[in-house]
Amino acid sequence: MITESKKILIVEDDFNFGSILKDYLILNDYDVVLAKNGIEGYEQFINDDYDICILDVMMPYKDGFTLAKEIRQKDEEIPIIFLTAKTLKEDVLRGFKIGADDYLTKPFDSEVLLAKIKAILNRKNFINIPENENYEFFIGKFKFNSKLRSLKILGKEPVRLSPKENQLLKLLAIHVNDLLSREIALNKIWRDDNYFTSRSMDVYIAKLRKYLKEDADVEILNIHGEGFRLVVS
Amino acid sequence: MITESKKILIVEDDFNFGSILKDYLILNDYDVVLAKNGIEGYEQFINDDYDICILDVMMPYKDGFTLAKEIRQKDEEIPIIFLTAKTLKEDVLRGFKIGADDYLTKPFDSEVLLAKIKAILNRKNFINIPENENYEFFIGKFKFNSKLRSLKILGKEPVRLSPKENQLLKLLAIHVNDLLSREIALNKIWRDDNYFTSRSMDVYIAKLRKYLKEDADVEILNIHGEGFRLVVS
DNA sequence: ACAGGATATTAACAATACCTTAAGTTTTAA
DNA sequence: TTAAAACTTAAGGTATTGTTAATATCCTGT
Repeated sequence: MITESKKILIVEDDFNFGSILKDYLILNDYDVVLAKNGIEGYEQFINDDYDICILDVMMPYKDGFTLAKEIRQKDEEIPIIFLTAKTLKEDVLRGFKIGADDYLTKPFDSEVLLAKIKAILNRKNFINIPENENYEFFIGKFKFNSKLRSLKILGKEPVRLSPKENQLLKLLAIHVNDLLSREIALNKIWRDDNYFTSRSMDVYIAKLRKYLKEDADVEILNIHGEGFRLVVS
Repeated sequence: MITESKKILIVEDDFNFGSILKDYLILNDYDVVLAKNGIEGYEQFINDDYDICILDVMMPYKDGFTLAKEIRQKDEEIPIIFLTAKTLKEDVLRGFKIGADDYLTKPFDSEVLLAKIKAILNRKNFINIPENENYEFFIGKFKFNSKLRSLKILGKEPVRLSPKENQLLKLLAIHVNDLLSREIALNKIWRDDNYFTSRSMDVYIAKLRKYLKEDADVEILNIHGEGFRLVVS
């Protein structure tokens, strides 16, 4: 599956329960991180990009509500589900007030939780804030659209780029006329920097050069031992 | 009054319960319509613009699930909350599959319901995609009417599209010349994103391509690992 | 309630796209 | 001059997509 799995942050002090839940969600193709208390949970949240948070309410040091408030300060849209043994109405209401998306009382059925997670993430998809990221680049005579993975030169059929070609060209385009260090590119695209990924990158540079030959003013220069440079003259 | 109050449709066959709920929600500044069965509920839904639906599951003539499905056909985004005495896991899951936003088992606390309604409507506010009320699309030589599910090319008999074909073509049409991501399409149309729904989508793409062959300027391109693109040249 | 048609899903296999690895060649810098 | 780095081409494997057909499910009219 190419679509990256959604990232879930679980904050739960009961380690047994937490890891069972974690395993169950991993089994269902989510990318899960388990934090064992509010402090750790907050740190995790700050250090990574999550799609949804599942918070236990009753935890030592920092309870789930407090944590949720802090999380909300950083991100006012991220879905939050509270898990709790409490069934007190006040707690439920308090949870919603903070901006919970849902509320489950223990013990709960794991399939139901899964369904809720799906429902919530699904809703987020509907929203789908149109990624306002830059994805159009003009490189010499080329028009490069990284969202559509197409590289077009006026009057000709666009070249359809593979994902890797696309990522690499995008990085180069972002750094036009400037150095794109090998190390950075490898870590961004291949998430690893070793002999083989480096060879692989060379292969992709070659492919891109072939495409870019159409415009003599555009070329990818190598800076020995450093990286590459997309130059437009 | 600047902000109009939100309109809620309740469908509940137990009249006593229904009117108490209605009064309670009216007291909380909602604009509420109570229908006493699925048939009436559907008619109400068609005849007016609602922000959210609260459906009882067990009703004579037409149960809540069936009603929900019909409502979903008309509006794939409107939030639906199921109310039920049943606590069966299967029912809960079935509800979510249809696209429930929440699920409450009777007896439930009215304040909790209120909080949920607020949470759900709130979420919608964030979002508020400029929903495309458009149902007429001109795609190359075709005229596609998604309301009538018909795809017509001048001088020929229109093709009648099945619901799924229609939904898929509509999504493609909304994103003409742009990427329609597999994930988003699957979640919108199939409400699930897995291997099988994905294969199903491919089958439908094939069907649409067959229809669209009539105009050589129209085609559905695949963007490997990302999704599809309806292009008109 | 039932039959038959329309829709939808699943299965199976073919075709294609993609990525990595290998291996030989060329270029670069000390 | 020589070792490291970069370049090129191509083979092999895997995952995704295309397509058709077989089932299954849903729906409608009787």
